[in-house]
Amino acid sequence: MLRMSKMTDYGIVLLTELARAGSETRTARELAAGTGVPLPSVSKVLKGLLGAGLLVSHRGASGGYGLARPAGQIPLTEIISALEGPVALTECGVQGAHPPAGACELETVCRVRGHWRVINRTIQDALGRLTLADLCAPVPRLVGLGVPASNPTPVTVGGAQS
Amino acid sequence: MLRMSKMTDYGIVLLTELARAGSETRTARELAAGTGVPLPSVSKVLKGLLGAGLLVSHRGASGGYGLARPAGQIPLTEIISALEGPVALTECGVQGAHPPAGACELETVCRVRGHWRVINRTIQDALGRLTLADLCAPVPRLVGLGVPASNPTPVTVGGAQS
DNA sequence: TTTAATGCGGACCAAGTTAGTCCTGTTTAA
DNA sequence: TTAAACAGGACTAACTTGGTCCGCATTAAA
Repeated sequence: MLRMSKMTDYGIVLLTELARAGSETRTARELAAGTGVPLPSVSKVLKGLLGAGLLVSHRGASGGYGLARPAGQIPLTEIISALEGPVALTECGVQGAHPPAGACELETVCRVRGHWRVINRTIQDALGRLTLADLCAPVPRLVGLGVPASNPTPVTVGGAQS
Repeated sequence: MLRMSKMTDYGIVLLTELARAGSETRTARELAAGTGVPLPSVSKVLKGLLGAGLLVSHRGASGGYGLARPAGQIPLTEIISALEGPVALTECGVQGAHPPAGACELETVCRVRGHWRVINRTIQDALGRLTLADLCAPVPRLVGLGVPASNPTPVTVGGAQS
């Protein structure tokens, strides 16, 4: 399951909550209460988002957090990058931050690497088209959603469900 | 880093190796030698691919593994599903295999879930367009690849590199 | 018929990562 | 001055992952 960490998941929930607050700020406590995410985790996630420049914070009494930019200008890729590192499926696909040397001991025989670049790029494009504002909008009526826990449209091609 | 597990990575490398063998079979030992993946891991991965119906095996002396279908008929999503479970970024996005009940304790307040379906779908489409045959083809000349370990085209939007 | 090569199916373990907690500053409005 | 809030760590428990190993079943070839 191409896993995204729980923290990133939290981050997105928290950001949508903040986006809904408009230009007001929200305290970590309020966000925790409003979303159900445990407070210490909220702090941790907000810390990360702050460091990435997605949030602004006001310290002291009656402080809080707010979006650094309008929600429409925060692409999903940036959120994920902030909390999870660069968007890529494999080490090979990460630019720059390549493992020192020989870290991928398959390098000499791996003929697949070039393709990963393309694949990662594709995913980034897909995620980059969405912004935080899109995630705050009401759920679009698409592909027969609405039946949450049953078995609506089998999307996976087949194979094992681990 | 939207991580894909190492096993899946191995699986893809092994499958490309098998695809290159055409209709011949290869033993686990040969594949390990040919790819540099440690033998026990090769066995493990092949086991998974076999269970998913991507491979056929012949037991006994001079046995081995072969592709169950031509490489062009094996979509990348199916490979990933086989080794990693359904392709989805969050639990919410997985159809059917939903966590029993209340496993996502944010459910009542999470207004984001519907969107994940769309996002997951997007990624699946992107990955599903590629088949094993594509991965075996020579690396396409795109976006200035070729400089592997330096800093070619910065693809990530920005933010932290964890 | 025997033998050896090979896949099959587990159990098992060590290491790394993750999620979560806690504590001690620092800042600032009231 | 005080209390509310953020800042930035260290720390821990639990889980996942990658990797190893073993005994059994199957089958081609000697």
